Parts: sequence; C-alpha cells; structure tokens
Amino acid sequence: MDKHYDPALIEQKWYTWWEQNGCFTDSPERGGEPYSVVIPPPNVTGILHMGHALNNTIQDILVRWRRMQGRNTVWVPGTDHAGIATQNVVERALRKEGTSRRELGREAFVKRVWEWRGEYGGTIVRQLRRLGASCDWSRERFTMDEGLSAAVAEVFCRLYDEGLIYRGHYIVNWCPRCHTALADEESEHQDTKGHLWHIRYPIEGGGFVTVATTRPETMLGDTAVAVNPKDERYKDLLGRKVILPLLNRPLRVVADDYVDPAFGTGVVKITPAHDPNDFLVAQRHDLEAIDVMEGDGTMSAAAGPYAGLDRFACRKQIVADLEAQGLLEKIEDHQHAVGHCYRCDTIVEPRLSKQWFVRMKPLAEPAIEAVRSGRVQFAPARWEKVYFEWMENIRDWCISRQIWWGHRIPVFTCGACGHEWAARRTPEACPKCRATSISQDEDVLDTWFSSWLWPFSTLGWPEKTEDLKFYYPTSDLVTAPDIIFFWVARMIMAGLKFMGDVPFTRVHIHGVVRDGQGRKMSKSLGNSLDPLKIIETTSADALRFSMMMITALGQDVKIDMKDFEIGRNFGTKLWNAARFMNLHMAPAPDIDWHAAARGAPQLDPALLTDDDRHLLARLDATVVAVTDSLDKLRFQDGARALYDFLWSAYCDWYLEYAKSDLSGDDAARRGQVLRIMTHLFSKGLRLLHPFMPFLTEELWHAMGYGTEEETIMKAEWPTPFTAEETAAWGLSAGVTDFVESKHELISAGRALRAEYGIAPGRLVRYVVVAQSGEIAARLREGVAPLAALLRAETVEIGTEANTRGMPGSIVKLGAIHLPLAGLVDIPAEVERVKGEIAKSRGLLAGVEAKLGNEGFVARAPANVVEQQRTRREELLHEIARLEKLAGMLADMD
RNA sequence: GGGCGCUUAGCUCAGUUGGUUAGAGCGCUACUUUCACACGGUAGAAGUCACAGGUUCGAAUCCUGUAGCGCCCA
Repeated sequence: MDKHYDPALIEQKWYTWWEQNGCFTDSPERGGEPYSVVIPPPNVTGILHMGHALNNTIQDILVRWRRMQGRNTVWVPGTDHAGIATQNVVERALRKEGTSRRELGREAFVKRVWEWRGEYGGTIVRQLRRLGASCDWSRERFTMDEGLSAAVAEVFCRLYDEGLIYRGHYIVNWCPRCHTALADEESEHQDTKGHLWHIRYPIEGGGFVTVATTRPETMLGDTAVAVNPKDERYKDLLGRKVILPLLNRPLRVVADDYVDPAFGTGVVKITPAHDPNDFLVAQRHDLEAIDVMEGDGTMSAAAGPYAGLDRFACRKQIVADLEAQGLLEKIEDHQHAVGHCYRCDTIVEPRLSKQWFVRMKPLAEPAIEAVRSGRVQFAPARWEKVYFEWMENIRDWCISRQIWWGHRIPVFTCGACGHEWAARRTPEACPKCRATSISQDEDVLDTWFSSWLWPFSTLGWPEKTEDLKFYYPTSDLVTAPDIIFFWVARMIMAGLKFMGDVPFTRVHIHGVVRDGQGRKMSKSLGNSLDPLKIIETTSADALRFSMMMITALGQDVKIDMKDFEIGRNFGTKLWNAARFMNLHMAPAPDIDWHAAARGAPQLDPALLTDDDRHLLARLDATVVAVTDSLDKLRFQDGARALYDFLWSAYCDWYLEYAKSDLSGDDAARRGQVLRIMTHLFSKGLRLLHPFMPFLTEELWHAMGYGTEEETIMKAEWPTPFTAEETAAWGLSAGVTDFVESKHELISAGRALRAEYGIAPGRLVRYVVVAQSGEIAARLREGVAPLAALLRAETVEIGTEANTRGMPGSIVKLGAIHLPLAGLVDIPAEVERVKGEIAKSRGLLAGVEAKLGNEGFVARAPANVVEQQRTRREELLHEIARLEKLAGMLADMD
C-alpha cells in the first residue's frame, strides 16, 4: 500500500469499475424485497451545489445500505426539463448571437434547446457520478423523453375528460421578463420596502375620498372604489360616483366585506384586471375589468396617455402627475410582501389572463387521507403539519406557460366546427366533423406537471411494465423542504389518482445547507461552496462523511470549508490503520484473509483477552447502532458511531494494545489478534461503505477481503454476533466495564507523567494498588500491553504497596503511582490531591442529597436508586484513598 | 397576522421516551516527529444548557410565558 492515499485516481477507478460491472442495477426478475428510490430530478440546466450533494449523499447511503442487505435495489436517476429556466438560458445565448426565439420560430427554437440539452444538459448527471451516487443509469429518464411525454399526455387527457382541467380567465402571477404565467407557488414573496400612496379621488358633485395604494400605476384600470358596508364614515358615499383622476372616468362606489376599514383610509380602489382580491370583488359586483398592461410589463393602449411606458416608469409619472394636480395627499413608507419570479427574481405582476388550471380539491382529499392514516410518513413528522396546512387550503393549479420549451398542451380546436378536445396523439381530423383544419393550443405545461408523475412515469407508466409492478410504490423519498408543495404533495396526489397507491411510503425532509453565517447558499450572494472543488481538494468520501457528521436529522446545516477536514482526516486515519495491519499480516501468509473477513470469526476462546472481548463487544454495539441509525434516517448518529469506534476504540486503544502481541513471539496470540483485527476491519469497512464508498472499496481489496471480481458493494451487511458466539467468547457488560476502567487507569498514569514533565519516550516504573486481589490478577494477565500503553519499564501490581511519597491518582480499579524519589514538588502535589478530594466531595454531596431525599428513595425506579448507592460507595472509597494519599505525601516533609 | 424551527464550551453542533460526573469536532495550552498515521499521538483548560415561572423525588430534556435569530404561509 502506498504511504499516501490518492483519492482522485482511486475514486475515478472504482466508479468506472462499478458502472462497467453493472453494480448499480437490479431487475424485477431477481425478485426479493424491493427497495426503490427516485431521485428528485435536478434541473437539466443545473450544476451540482451543496444542496444536491447533501440530498444525493443521503439517498446513496440508503441505497447502498439496502443493496448490501440484499434488497432488490433500484435508484432511478434523471433530470427535468425546467421549462422556464432552460428557455431562459437558451434565449440568453441567442441574444448574444444577435437573434431571438421569435426570429427563429417555434420549431427551430425547440430544436435549438434540444441541441443545447445534448451538449450541456448532462453536466449535473456527470457530477453526481463524481459524488459516488450509485444510481441505476440504465434507468435514467428525462421529463421530455418519449415515455414521460406519453405519461404527461395521458394524464392531461384523463383530467381534461373528467373535467378536472379547465380553462379560465383569472388573475395569475405573471412574470413580465419570462413572459409567462406562474403557479402561485412559483411566485416567491419577499418583504420589500415600498410606499403607500394616498390619492384623492374627487366625488361627483363635490368633495373627494382618499384611497391608498402600493401600486399607483394600476389605478388606470380602476373600475370602482369600495368601502366596508359597516363603515359608518362612508354610508352616504354609496350609490354615488367618484371620478378616476388622470383619466376622468366615473367609478361606482360599492360596498364589500372584503374592505378592511382599519387599513389606510378604509376606501380601496378596485382594479379587477390587476389584483386577485379586486377581481373577486368585481365578480360579486359585476364590474368591468380593464387590462392596462402588456405581457412585457409596459402599459397598454387602455392606459391612455401612459401607453407604452414601462410599469415602473409609469408609476413615477403617475405620482408626478397626481402631485401636480394636487391629488396626492401623502406618501407613507410601507413594508409589504411582493411576489418575485422564482426563476428570474423579477417582480411578479398579478394579471388577468386566460390559462389552464387543474381543479385540486378532489385530488387533495385522498392525499390528505394518505398522510393522516400513515400510509405516507414524513420524517421529521412536523412537516406533516406544513403539508396539511397547504393541502387543506389548496387552490387550483395554473399549469399553462406561455413559453415554447415543454410539453405542448394537447388541446385541439377544429377550425371548421369549433369543437375542442384533448388528445394523446396529434389528431389528423376533427372527431366531430372530420375537418382537417385543426389547431393546437400554443402554450406548454408547467414543468411540475411532468415531475408530479415522476415516481411512476420513470418506471414506464402508462405502460404496465414489470418495473412498475415490482418497484412501485417506491420506498423512500429524500428531499429538501422547499419543494414540499411544488413536488412532494403533488406526487402524492398523482400517485393516488393514477396508480391508485401512494408513490412512496416515507418522505425524508432534510435540512437546508447554509454558509458559515447561516445564510442560504446562493449564486447571487456568492457564498456557495462548490462540491466539485471539495471533491478535488479532499475527496468525495470526505465530502460525504463530513456532511453526515455535521448534519442532524432535519436540521439546517451550516457548512464551512474547514468542516471537510473531518472526513479527510478520518480517511487518512483509516488508510494508515490499514497500512499498519498489512505490515503485520504480510508475515502471516498461512491465514486466508479473504475467508477471515467473511462470516463468523474463527476464534479460540482460550486465547481471548479482556481487551479482545471488549473490542468485539464494541464492534457488536456499533453494528447495531449503525444499522439502527440508518433505519431511522439518523445518519449523523451512524457516522459518529463509526468514527468513534474506528478511531477511538480501534486505532487509539486496540491497535496500540495489540502492538505488544504483534511484535511478541507468541504465534498463537499473534494469529488470534490478526483474526480479530481482520474480522473487525472487514465489518467496519462494510458499515462505513455507504458513507465512504470509495475508500472502503479500495481498502476492501488492499486488505485482501475481496477478490478482483468482488465488490464491497455486494458484500453482506454486518449483523450482530449470535448468542452462542457471545457466550462462547465471554462477551459481557462486566468485561466492557473492566476494560474501560483499565483505560481510565492508563489515562491517569499518563496524566501523572504529564504532570511531572516526564519525557514521553522515557520508560518509567509504575506502582498499581488494585482494589482487590481479583483485579490485581486480571491486570497482571495483561501486564505487557499495559506497560506498553503506559510506556513503563515495569508496572508493579498488587493490593498493598508502600507508596509513601509517590504521587498517584485514584481510579475505579484502585490507585496508580509514579515513584519519583526526590523529584516531587510535595506541596504542589498535595494541593493537586486536595483539589481532587474537593471535587469528589462535591459529587458525593450531590449523591447524598438525592439519597437523603425520601421522595427520591420512595419514587425513583429501584435501579436508579441502586445506581446512586453504588456511586456513593465508590466516592467514599475514592475519597478515603485520596486522603490516604495526601497523608502519605504530607508525611514526606 | 398565522405556523414551524433554533438559542448547550471561543466557534459549529450532538444530547431519541425526564435519572451516572452534559458530550463531540474545530480552535486554544503544554509536551511530542516513539518503528501506521503531525491530516498524527498524549495530557489539559474551557459550559449558571437564552431568560422567567411551573410540573416532578429529580428538568438541558416536559408545560407556560418572555426575548433574540431564522424559515414558511397569508
């Protein structure tokens, strides 16, 4: 093995090998218990960011784990066509070339987008490979490919024929830059500093009323003013007319409960074509709607003298004109939520327009029920509230977009008879009158209209495929909270509607990745970390492991470049541990490491030491902990359990302990230790594989655990020892406690060295006074490694010793002393021991307070009370010994 | 305005149903290049668990309220 681990080469090597050897795929024919996951399809224009890295690491961990458990596992990857975003990207390119999509025409433009997609669209998919994602690339799908387009058409036609899709004239969120309608969810509200302009509208016959507005330019489309019917101030205004300033149009005064008398002046202008609430008021009062704006955000002919001005220039002009006419009463600062386009951040304009909608209520009801009944579970469960909140107040979904890149709405109109219908394939003639002059709707569908079908369309629906039968419903969905409405909720609705079953049984909502200051990572802030760069500077394994170490279930995560050292250092540590093992295994060619790494370890109980047993017990606990943590999506717990076990328990303690046996001349012991290490490391690598796939694969082979044709990906997921094994080897809580106490003794001994400034390399003599003869005997059994760990020349172990003048420490097993004749600073040492006595007495006081409390003794569980009693005994012993120690030191003077 | 989350060591965060001496990583201090590893080792310093009440024999943990920060929805 090389002295240094070179992740760049090795990660590349293994990914290629896995992919070429079909390690990522499975098939229904193999049968068994399925485990399927569909990737949240990244935007085809996208590049990998930290959110993707987190999201896909989690999915990959789950998938690799289930695969090792033998589940029939498939992770379906793919991308979505991101209608608006992709069209924007290509339009930008066209602009640079001095042309535009209008100039090109629809067909050529769409062709151009496909070309673009072919050239750049694969970026994120390649980047997922760098991360180590074990997606089944043979099943990769794209929302615009043939099968998924068929699914979209099928769904549209069914909903259309059932009357669940309708076309209507409503206020929608309009992006003047993208030149299309958006769904409500696609308009992101941001708190914005604006103004409230108070404008005087003259009353016919004298006087005026003041209305307040945040968008003065829309007044050009006013067709009424409204007051609350209960508002006494304006009782006599009802039935009269007011005059719209600037355009001098007479307006009705209507009474409507919608008006909040407390807001502004209690009189509001009604602009039915440019405000959703006003639109509803207009419907109730039969008011005309005047659209004063064009799709690009400039004022239309209906705006009269303002026609042609941009909406914000118009606002300025109107304010100036009102001021000039003395109709502007005042301007107040006003903070309000303003919708912004989620694709380009332009301020969204509420605008009256004719769009296609999906009637959501009938779809939402069963989807609410599915979550309420637990058929779909959210983790963490609190997200269910968010889901219910949205679903119970669901509004119809605007699905038409005035762009060209996407699934064109399959609605046709006959030029001859005017018949309108939806069709799965482009029809040749009108089904009613057989005329051939038919036209198709110009709009395309919202991208989410294809994404909501993803869990079954990717598996072949509407065809009845084997994949669909076997892998649907999928198992886990892993995603971020920001698309619960956009995607998760809609998938549940679509799954129930078209498959008759939920699309997945568990939804894991993970946290949002933030920068060191807690800000969401974003391009505009420039605070994003580039996962590829992290992979290049550390490794994909380091990226993955580090993220899992710092990400708690469902909690947002602040990430700093420095955090990735956790994983890098851990990888290096393991690499070196492996090198160390290899160094000692090479001289033992008689052992078959390939076999030793599998199945039950062949151990001779007679040769097992306490430290061996302790390590095996820790291993078993780790197997349970890691498996349990993956099952509960507690990846951080799993990563920590592995880190702690492999680094602290194995490298820091056991490997150091084993050195004396490995370099000793007891061949039987050496073989035993090597078998234990092999068993442990092989299990450790397998447990770690989902987190660090590359390093574990490399070590799996470097250690000889896998042959050339084998991969750790298909190695068996570790299971705990059997009861027989545990009994035969004598694994017990008692052994674990003893070894942990021994570690405490060793640490205390080392601390004494440090205290007295003894050079780490210098061999010294220790005197241990054990609590009992049994402990003394047990310690003596392992005196050689004990001495090595203490860097001692000798360790004298007994139950009695003359430790006069020897500084020492009291621990559970007894006392450890460092004989330092003449070197000891007695007063300082007495002070130190006194400090320890004070500390112990403080603890004892706490314990005695509890035991002295009748309520505690009477009501606390027996084992808790017992625990405290034991603790009291321990502390009393400890204090007695410490006092003796202090006394002996004092005697020196 | 409604909802959710967070507040624990200098920093970033764990702490699952209340019960050992509240932990980890980074950073810091001292020592250490000892034959796997300085991306390492050993030892150490460091916390009134945001605040105020309450429940309980017992609260970082449960309840109520307050403050600050963040997110979502209207």
